[in-house]
Amino acid sequence: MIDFAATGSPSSSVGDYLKAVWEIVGNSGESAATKAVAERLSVSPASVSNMFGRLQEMGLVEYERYRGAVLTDRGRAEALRLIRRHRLIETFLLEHLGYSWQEVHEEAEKLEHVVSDRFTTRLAEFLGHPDQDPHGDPIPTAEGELEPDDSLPLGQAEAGQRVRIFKVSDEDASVLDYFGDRGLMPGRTLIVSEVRALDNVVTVEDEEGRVHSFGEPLTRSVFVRPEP
Amino acid sequence: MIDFAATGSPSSSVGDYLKAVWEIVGNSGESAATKAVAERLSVSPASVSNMFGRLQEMGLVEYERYRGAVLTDRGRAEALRLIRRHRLIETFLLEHLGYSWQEVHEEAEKLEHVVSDRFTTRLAEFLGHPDQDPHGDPIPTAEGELEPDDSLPLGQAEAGQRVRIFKVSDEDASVLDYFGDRGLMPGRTLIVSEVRALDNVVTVEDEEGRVHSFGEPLTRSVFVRPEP
DNA sequence: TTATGTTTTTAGCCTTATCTAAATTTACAA
DNA sequence: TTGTAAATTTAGATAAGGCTAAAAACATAA
Repeated sequence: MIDFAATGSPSSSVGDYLKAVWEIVGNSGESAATKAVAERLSVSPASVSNMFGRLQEMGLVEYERYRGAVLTDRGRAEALRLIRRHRLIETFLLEHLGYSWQEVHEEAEKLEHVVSDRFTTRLAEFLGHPDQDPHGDPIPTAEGELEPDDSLPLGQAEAGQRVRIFKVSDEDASVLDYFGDRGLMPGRTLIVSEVRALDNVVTVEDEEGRVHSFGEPLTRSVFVRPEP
Repeated sequence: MIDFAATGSPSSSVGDYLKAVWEIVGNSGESAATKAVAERLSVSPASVSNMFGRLQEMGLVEYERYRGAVLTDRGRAEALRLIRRHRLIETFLLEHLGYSWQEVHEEAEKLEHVVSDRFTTRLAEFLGHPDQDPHGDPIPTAEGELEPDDSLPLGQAEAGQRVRIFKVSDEDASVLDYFGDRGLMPGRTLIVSEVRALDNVVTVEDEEGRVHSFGEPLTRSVFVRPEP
């Protein structure tokens, strides 16, 4: 747990930047570029420079001018705490409040910044301590541990392979709804019948024998793991 | 529904001020004094003057220098919308997340400002459309209607009267817990055995025949309605 | 009606987070 | 290795919301 005794809990802006850095570079050790963070948060690059400086003063990132920022241990812990909250809240909204994929992300984005640790703990209990959210992303533990993710985009699967849908990216809510409407959600298995190099269209067959063909953007949003 | 199209949804500060004004003057038509609002929100009187000016520009209060502020229709609607959210959220936290009285208020205070109307609607459904929160305060309807409250503080009851606990003020959480621990919550009936003018101590007997004596501050926190 | 105390407002300043425009650094290709 | 394009930082503004200190208005008691 981070001690923000001096400053109180970090503002929701600070949290947004930390999450953005995490979501861009993950555990790779690389630093997040100003521009990438600016795009992800829809703010100007100048604002990101400014915030990187402040985050460094707070000890949440290591920042070198013109080189981008890397999360410190404290920064990463804080990011994962927000991601945990976000995914638990999404789970609640979907499973108990009847939200659709489209609706869920925006609401969770706002709630994650105001909810207390007590709320998070009690909600996790209420939900039965899930370790994935409904689109398959792992939920960090209260201690900030995150299950490593060895799934790959459907576009990189091979013809003939039997794969299990692991997660559907929540980047674009309309994509989530598209797959949701067709019953293609984490846990379902598919057989890859063709991966066409020419146009990167992937054709799969689902458990009910239905055949689907997906183009580039879609095959980058569905992550799968090969089944034995 | 208020159209904040120009400004987006009002900031949480704006909402806090509107709620404070409502909680101070209610439907009385009187105007809320700068000092009273400042105390309720723990801000300086100067900040209140400043905000009253801004609220007036937004059309949420009518404000006359040195005379305090009165909510406009729009201001009242917005205040009641927040109060509805607050009470629904409290209900959820108490009934489903195992919060205590002590814990619940603070969390609801933060959540009420970020939650969407969709969330409020779905939560109301989830909770079965309650019309009171767990300590007896009426929950405004989605249309902003609030059941009038004809209860009176226990201190004003008369000896020999049979009364039903209507609500316990949530002003002071330790008071809530005190009564909660003794099973004295909205809905229970009491028989008033003595109202002593000398020290304003009220003695009551509960349904199980237990006798309780309460001094001034407590008798001002419990609101009752005479039973036929 | 005047003196005194309380309330309220004004004036000026601070912080956070954002922006645009201009200056600077980096990277890469010829 | 040098020139240009892209990325980044700096400089200067703005807006919300808060503060303190000083000035102004109000209220009341003598």
